[in-house]
Amino acid sequence: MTSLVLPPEPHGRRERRVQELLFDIKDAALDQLAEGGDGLSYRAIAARLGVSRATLRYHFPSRDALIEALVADGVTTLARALRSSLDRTRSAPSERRWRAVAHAYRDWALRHRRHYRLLAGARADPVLAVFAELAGDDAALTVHAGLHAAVVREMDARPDTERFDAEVLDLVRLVDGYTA
Amino acid sequence: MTSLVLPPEPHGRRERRVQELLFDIKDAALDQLAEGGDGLSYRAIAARLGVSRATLRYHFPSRDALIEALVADGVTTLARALRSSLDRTRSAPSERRWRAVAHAYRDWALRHRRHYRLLAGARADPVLAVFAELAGDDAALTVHAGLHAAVVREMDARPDTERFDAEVLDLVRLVDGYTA
DNA sequence: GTCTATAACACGATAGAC
DNA sequence: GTCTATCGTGTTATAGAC
Repeated sequence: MTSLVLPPEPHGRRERRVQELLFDIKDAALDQLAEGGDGLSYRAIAARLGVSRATLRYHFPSRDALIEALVADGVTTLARALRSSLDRTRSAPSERRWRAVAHAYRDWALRHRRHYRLLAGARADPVLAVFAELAGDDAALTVHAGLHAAVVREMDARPDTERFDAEVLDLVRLVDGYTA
Repeated sequence: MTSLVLPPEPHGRRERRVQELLFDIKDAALDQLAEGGDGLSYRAIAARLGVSRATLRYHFPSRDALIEALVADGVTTLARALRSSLDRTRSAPSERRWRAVAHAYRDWALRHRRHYRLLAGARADPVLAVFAELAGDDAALTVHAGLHAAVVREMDARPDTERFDAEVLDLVRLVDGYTA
């Protein structure tokens, strides 16, 4: 399972090769990110793929542009995971839906730690949209902040599902207080 | 008003000069941070202060070490501001204390925006300690997440004291539910 | 212990020639 | 698209002055 957005079916072969290259570049970037160290070396990515730095630069004009693309992909796939768990529990009681979405969030974050860390501080509107559906527009940001805090703690420590669930319960009580 | 930790009274003149230098370095770093741009240039700080890069490196071995020091100072001064407002309202009713602390938090964040942003994600134990005093150990993290969410929203939008107070009230109700 | 000078390295960014 | 040269940056290291 990847944390990248799969490209849509392309029209011609040329376009397809370009889409594949974009995917490969981002994939290599994530790989390098996952391998450790803090960095994300533009040069190393180019070398790994066997393309020139200039080629890389043609598609991603700067290192920040590459990271931006990774962030956008991350937000999209995270939001998809959340929405999927929301859809699957369409007819379930509210608490179950909350639990499902919260765990989807946590699972994605823990499964793609470095990618998730990249998302911190970024505008995550698609993600907020899912929370807004569950808790209302005003509470979406609070929910996000709360989940983020809970997940970040588990990144450094050992995951503790019981504790996580308790925190989610607190969060639900808070935002229920909003709408009630 | 600065957002840096003022050095304690030093013993000799030598030690005093060092403390002043450390202060000046961090002050210059914050200045450069405040001036805009994304960066925080190690070289530029040295140039601005008229000290050699090697000197800077002697006290702060890496750029990250400097940032780390800024974060530590930020957490400390933020916590001091919170504790101060807590102490000043020692004999006041609970709601007033909450309001004082929440506003102290918000004021510091809005007054030192870039410095505050630096603190996001960092371990802020001294800050949590104040919240724990107000709301109990278990609720401290939730309070922090809630206040953070409220403040971050105001960073991009216009500050709205009425709305902020309403959010704090929600937060208080939540954590009162804990202890009651 | 504090500070300076200097060199060397890897990296990201940019511009121009082909 | 590609290559090359050049720049500014963070970082490491060494040697020495006060």
